[in-house]
Formats: sequence, structure tokens, C-alpha cells
Amino acid sequence: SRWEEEKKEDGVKWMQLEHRGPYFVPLYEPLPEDVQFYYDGKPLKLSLATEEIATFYAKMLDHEYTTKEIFQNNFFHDWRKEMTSEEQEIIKDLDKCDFREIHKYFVDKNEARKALPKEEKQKLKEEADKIQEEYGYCILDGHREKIGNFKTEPPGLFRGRGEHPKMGMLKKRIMPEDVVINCSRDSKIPEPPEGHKWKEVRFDNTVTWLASWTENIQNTLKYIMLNPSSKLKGEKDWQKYEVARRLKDVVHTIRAQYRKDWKSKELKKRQRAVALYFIDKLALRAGNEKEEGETADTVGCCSLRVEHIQLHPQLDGQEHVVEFDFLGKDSIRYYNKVSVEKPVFKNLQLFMKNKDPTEDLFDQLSTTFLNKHLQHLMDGLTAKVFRTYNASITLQEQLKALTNPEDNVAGKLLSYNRANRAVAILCNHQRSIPKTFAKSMQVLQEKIDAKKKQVEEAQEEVKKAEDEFKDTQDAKAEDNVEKKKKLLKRLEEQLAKLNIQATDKEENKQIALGTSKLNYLDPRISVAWCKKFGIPIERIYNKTQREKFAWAIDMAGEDFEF
DNA sequence: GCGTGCGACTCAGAAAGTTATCG
DNA sequence: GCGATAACTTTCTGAGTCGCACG
Repeated sequence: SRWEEEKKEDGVKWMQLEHRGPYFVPLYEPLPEDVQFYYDGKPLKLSLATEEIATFYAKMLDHEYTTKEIFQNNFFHDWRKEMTSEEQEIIKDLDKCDFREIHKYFVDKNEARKALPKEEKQKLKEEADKIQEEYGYCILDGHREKIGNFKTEPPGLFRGRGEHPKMGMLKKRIMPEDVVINCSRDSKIPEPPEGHKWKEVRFDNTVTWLASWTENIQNTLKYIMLNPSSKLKGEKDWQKYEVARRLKDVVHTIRAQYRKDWKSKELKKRQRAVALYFIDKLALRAGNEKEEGETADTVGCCSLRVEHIQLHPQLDGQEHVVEFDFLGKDSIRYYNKVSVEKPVFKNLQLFMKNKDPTEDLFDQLSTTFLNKHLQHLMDGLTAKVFRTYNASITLQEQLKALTNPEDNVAGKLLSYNRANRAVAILCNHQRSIPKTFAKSMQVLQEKIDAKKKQVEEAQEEVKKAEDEFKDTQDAKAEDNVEKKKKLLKRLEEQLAKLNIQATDKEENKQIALGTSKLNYLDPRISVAWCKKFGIPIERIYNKTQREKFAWAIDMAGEDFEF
């Protein structure tokens, strides 16, 4: 297929890479003289560095998390470290700090920017476009490719997800001296900003990143990489789905194997087999171990603790029910009650016996051990492949089951969304209910009611016209009947469309469809579905998505099978 | 060997920004 | 046709997975 002709040596990702380096966010601009910080009720002029950090906090005053003790303590600790000794002498209590004037200054500034005249906004946009044009692209093997994130992250206060122990810590400004540049030896090497140097320039074509730096909160690397529309990323994406398709061929064998292993004499094997069952059936993530105290307390399959499940021999008329309740990736809650096969239930009872709630459910198991086993079952198989496989196969099955060829485009799109939704539910992709949800739902309902009324009126009009025609039998009255019927039909269609909209909206209020669409669903399934039912591809993929999935749009015919 | 830390990559939802829609 | 608002899109950057080097 399309990429096979230019196979590279193992591990080599490119032959040529040229770019401008990262775009550095603007330096701090001091506050105007009349915007003041107050300590213990009295104005206090801060040093530049101290003031900058104060503005980070001031900007966040509206956020609920600035009220959290951990956030405040982390912030105050890091802030004090950057103060002059004089400032340290004075500023000893965060409660005596008054950032409100600074806060107001930024709120006003924001509004002023929004209220700018059209021409001014246009000018700003052109400036942004120019930066994008200059820094937003690279040359990779002769092709101009879009970069995903070409700007350094601005300094600020760290806010992790959930109950993160490091929330409020100071995220430092990235300087050229922190940045490692990666490009090809013979390319035009990016110039560091005036008066600065790069930390390092290297020429490593076994990696895909263009620049990297170490962030100071978790002490981990951050990268500048290509946009999903790039050939490099697209090829990788395609590979991912090909691995998942290979799993389809062997999944039955693997399922038979883990069923057998439920009865293994080795406890470790049993744990692996039960964990794999969860990963397969419930699309759980692998669940690597994490360093305690460094991140929020979240788990995946292998790191589940006894406290995260409850066993019910009987529940709501079902047998062997496992009740899951834990925080997964991004501290999103996973709550599910699942009826499992009896040996699984018995094994879980065994694994939980004589354990504290805080102990590991699968105490013998690690993701490394699990993945070694999977690798042995199929080349390239890891825990996450099950998520991709089950997501994609579910979409395909749901589309088959839900699409009614008789439906109009809106009806078919509802079916598509429902199939997509089934996957999002499987993968537990949630979002917070939009703030305006209740209100906009009410508005929609009112529209529906109004439309219903119109339909009823139109029905009566039709009847009246028909009666008149019966009486008069003249051509004009006949025309009128047709006219009224046409109107009725149009109104009925509008009503149906509104009802579909309302259904879709309600079903979707807490479900995030984007993640599965972008990362788990083989796009060729969707492309094939569109072709088969004559749905324009633009109706399911926007411009960005079409760019990312160009390979699939190119490749898949209407008879593509995952 | 083998566990452990780290590097490189994918995946994640919130928030900001832009466009479409509606009265 | 205009302004408010909702819907959609883009940006942002944190949080996972997983392989491998290293001691």
C-alpha cells in the first residue's frame, strides 16, 4: 500500500528534518503603576519576578481550585522561593495577600481585547498567522509538514487533574538554554533568539521530535512534534489499526486461553487471566504503577486495589456481579456493575481474601508481565490494542445494527452518533455536563412544542382545503390542497429533525465522542459507511479530522471490513 | 537476568476561539 | 441584517502506555 514503497531502516524515522525551532512566548510585561498588590491592606510594590508570579495567581482567582489548601500551600511555597529577601520578610501569610486589583486588571484587559474593532482583530490574526507560517511548519524528507505544538508552554501555576499533590506549583518559563533541538545535520540549523544559546543541538533520526525540554514540575520531557495530518503520524496511526485488525484473527484463541488460565495452579497466571478478561471485556487500561505522592491517585486494571471493587453474588436479578468504582486516567470516575463469569467471581474472592482495602487486587501482576505474555500471543500485541480493537469492532457492529437504509441523512447520522456513543461509553470517555445544557435543552423543547403546534395547524388547514375542494371541485381549490399538503410535509420533517436533535443531545450530555473518534475508531470503518450510504464525509469528519484521516479516505472503499 | 527509571510516544478533557444559527 | 447565543473547532498541556538502557 501507499507507504510500503519507501521502507526505511529499522528505527530510522526520517532522512531530512529542517525547522525554525520553537516559538518562545512573549516575556513578562510589568503591570501599570496604578495596578497594585496589597499586603495586609497596604499597597506593596513587588519586584518584577515576584510580581509576575503574583499575576499567575491573580488570573486564577475565579477558579475553585485557588481555594484548595494544597494549591495555596504549593503556590505560596514556590512564590516565596522567588521573592527577594525583603519581600520574604514582609510576605509571610497568603491570607493577607490581596490580588483583586490585579485580577480585575486582567479581566478588563480581556474584555477590551474582545471588544476591539474588527480591523484591529484582523490585524492581530494576521500577526498570529505570520508566526504560524514561520514556525508552524517543518520540512521532513522534502515535504512541508505541519507541526502540532510549535510554541513553548508559557509559565504559570501547575494545575493537574483531580486531587493532584502538585497543584499550584510554579511552572517555570522555558528559555532557549533549556531546549534541545533535533534536526538533520545538513539542514539549516534553527537560530536561537538574539543573545541566547540552545541547550544542545542533536541529529537523531531515530526519533520524531523537533525540540524538547524538561518541565520542572514532574521533571519529565516535553516535546515539539508533528501534527496528526503529517505523513509520519498518519502512517503510525494506520499501523496501529492494522495491529488491532490482526488481533481480530486471534482474539478467539486468546479468549479461550485466558478462560483456561482462570483455573491455573499458578496464582500469578490466574491474576493475569482475570485482568486480561477485564481489559478485553471492559476495555480497561493496562494500569502501570505510579510513584505515590507525585501524581493524583488513579488506577487502571493492573493497579486496581481491593477497595475499588465490590462483589455481589446476586444483584438486581443478576449473578456474580462486580461493582467497579475507581478513578481512572485524568481522574475520571469509572463506575460499572458487571455480571461476570463464575470462575472470574471465584478468583476475585480468592484475590481479595485477607487483604486490606488498600492492597493491590492483582498483587502478583505487573503491566510488564502482562505485556510480555501478550507479545508472546501475537506480535505487537499489548494491553492497549484491546481497547483499539474492541472500540473499532463495536463501531462496525453497531453501525451494521443501527443504520436503516430507509432513513434520511439526519436519521442515518443519528445512528452513526449512537454507534460512536456506544464506543465512548465502553471506553468511559466522559465530559462534564456543559454549563448551559439545561437551558439549551429547554430552548430546544420549546422549539419542538411550537413546531408541533404548527404541524397541528397545518393538518387542519389541509383538512379545510380538502373540504373546500370536495364542495367546489374547482382547479384552484385542488392546487390549494396540494400547497397545504406540501407545507404540512415540510413542517413534519422539521419536527422530526428537531426531535432527533433533542434525542441526540440528551443521550450525549455526559459523553465525550471526540476521543474515541480521534484515537480508537479505525477511520476506514466510517469512510466505508459514508460511501455505502451516500453520506458526505464532511458530515462526520470536519476539516482537521479529514486531514488527519486522509490516508483512510484515500484507502477505504464501501466494502472495507475492519 | 531483572527491576527500575527514563525516553518517546499516544491519548485526554477543559478552555479558548471561531463560526453558524436564530429571533 | 444584526447581535446574542449556541455549536463547533482548535489549542493546550497533563496523563497515560510501553520499550529499553542501565546498573
